[in-house]
Amino acid sequence: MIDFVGIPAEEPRGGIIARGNDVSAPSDIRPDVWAALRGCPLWRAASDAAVERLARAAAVRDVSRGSSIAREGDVADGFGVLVSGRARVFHLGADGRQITFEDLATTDPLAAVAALAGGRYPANIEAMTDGTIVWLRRDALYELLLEEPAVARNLISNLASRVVNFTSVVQSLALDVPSRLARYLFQRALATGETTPDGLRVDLGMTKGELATALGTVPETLSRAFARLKDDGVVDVQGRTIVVFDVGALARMGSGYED
Amino acid sequence: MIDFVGIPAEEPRGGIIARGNDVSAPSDIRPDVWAALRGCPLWRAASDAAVERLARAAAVRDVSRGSSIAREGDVADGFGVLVSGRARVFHLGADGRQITFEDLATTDPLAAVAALAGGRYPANIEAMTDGTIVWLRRDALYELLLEEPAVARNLISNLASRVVNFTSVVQSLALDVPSRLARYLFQRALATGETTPDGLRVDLGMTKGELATALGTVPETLSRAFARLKDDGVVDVQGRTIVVFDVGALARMGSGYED
DNA sequence: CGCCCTCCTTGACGCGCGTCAATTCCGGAG
DNA sequence: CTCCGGAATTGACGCGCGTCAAGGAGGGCG
Repeated sequence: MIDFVGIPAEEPRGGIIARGNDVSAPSDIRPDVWAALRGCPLWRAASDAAVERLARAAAVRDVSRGSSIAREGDVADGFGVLVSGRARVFHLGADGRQITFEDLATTDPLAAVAALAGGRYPANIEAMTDGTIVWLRRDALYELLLEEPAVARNLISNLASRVVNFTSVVQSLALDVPSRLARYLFQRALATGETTPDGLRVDLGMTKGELATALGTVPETLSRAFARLKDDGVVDVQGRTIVVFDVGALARMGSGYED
Repeated sequence: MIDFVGIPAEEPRGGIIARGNDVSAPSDIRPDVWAALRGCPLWRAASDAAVERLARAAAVRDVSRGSSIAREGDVADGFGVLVSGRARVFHLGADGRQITFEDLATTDPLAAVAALAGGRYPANIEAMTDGTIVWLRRDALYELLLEEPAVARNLISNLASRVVNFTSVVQSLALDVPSRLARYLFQRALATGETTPDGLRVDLGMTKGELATALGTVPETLSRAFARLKDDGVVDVQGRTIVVFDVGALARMGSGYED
């Protein structure tokens, strides 16, 4: 997450409770809920007391894999934080085609922009695994902002990086499928790649059909894209684990992300 | 372009100091520069004194039609405000194809997210007409935030609506060209359409070639899209003014924005 | 009036990708 | 081991759109 360079962090506030992400939860609050809320980047600067207030106001909800968490176009009456599991933010086109905006993991905010911007959810959110979320009323965020102005900086920083992230989503859409795949594999190779004598081993962690829709395409086309990468000697495909021989080639095909 | 989803108004704020866009400029500051900075939504809540400080720190620059204001990938060393003229924010694909993110007009901020997020410009900005911009160092924004915390609200609101706007850009990309055209015409018809006995008259205000690149396509394809709308009896094309017969049909083709 | 330049339109063609259909592959249950 | 069902692959085909090339259609100007 990106942080302001020029702005000194606010003084820790005096208080009975020590601050930090490892603070143990008040005994009457579920520890996982506490951890998720305390770890949420939207209000990293918030005091424990404020987070505790959030936790008490929050509604805990279990979601099962594949179920819908928010639907595009619905009135945004609240926002959430992911406590456990993974979720996917996507747009559903009239023809059923999907575009993935973001993948969410624990402590990530759900639909927070909708809460801030008012109006309706601009995208769908779906649980990719069984999981738990907490749901908060929109006002809770406004109140937090009033009570603890330092939180505004976290919000600004988070929103700014989200905008930047969106531009890269759009850029991906301008690429053809093999390039999008290369880009995805490149990222995954850097993030979760395991070094082996042969090359970086990456576990997809999902079926190829799911990867296809995540990349905005269909299994058939993805399959051909994989075949091309294999023919070019860039990767080897073994079921749902990929061995990357040439990371640089992936970066090049994915359109210039050498970092 | 593209501003399909309604963007929520920012909350007006109370304050000690009188504010408003009609305050006259200090005598040693160019009136147009003052007006642009005072009107910039990023710091609507800022005091006149703070805006005056910004104005004194700003570098005024004239730009000519077609010249580049910021280049994707360059290090973001500052941001700007558009004083006069129009500009276009877009991504330039490896194959030269362009995707328009935003159209900017007077008082709109330029590259402000880049300043907030740090790092590099995520998109190109180009002047669509001759115009004037003021350029500020990134720190000016940080200092303003420290001096006047109320400004944070404006920033948050602006960023949130920008994220929402981006989702609608992405949604447009999922449509085919005739639908994108319909969507664009629908918007323009509502925003600047002149009622006549025949229907809503819309002046494109640019060459069809420019519209084509704004919609992410080429003149040939745009021409065919127009021909189709004409054949369907939805619009009539007279040079660069369009007469819309059936606004509802445009909305339907543009994928369900009936509001 | 004719000339030229820019913009627009129209047709022909190729490429990428989604769709349909037919196998093939693979893991788990019996 | 065999059988089964879902996942993955492969080929054939159509559609949208970008590209190339060849005309129109104004509009300004000598």
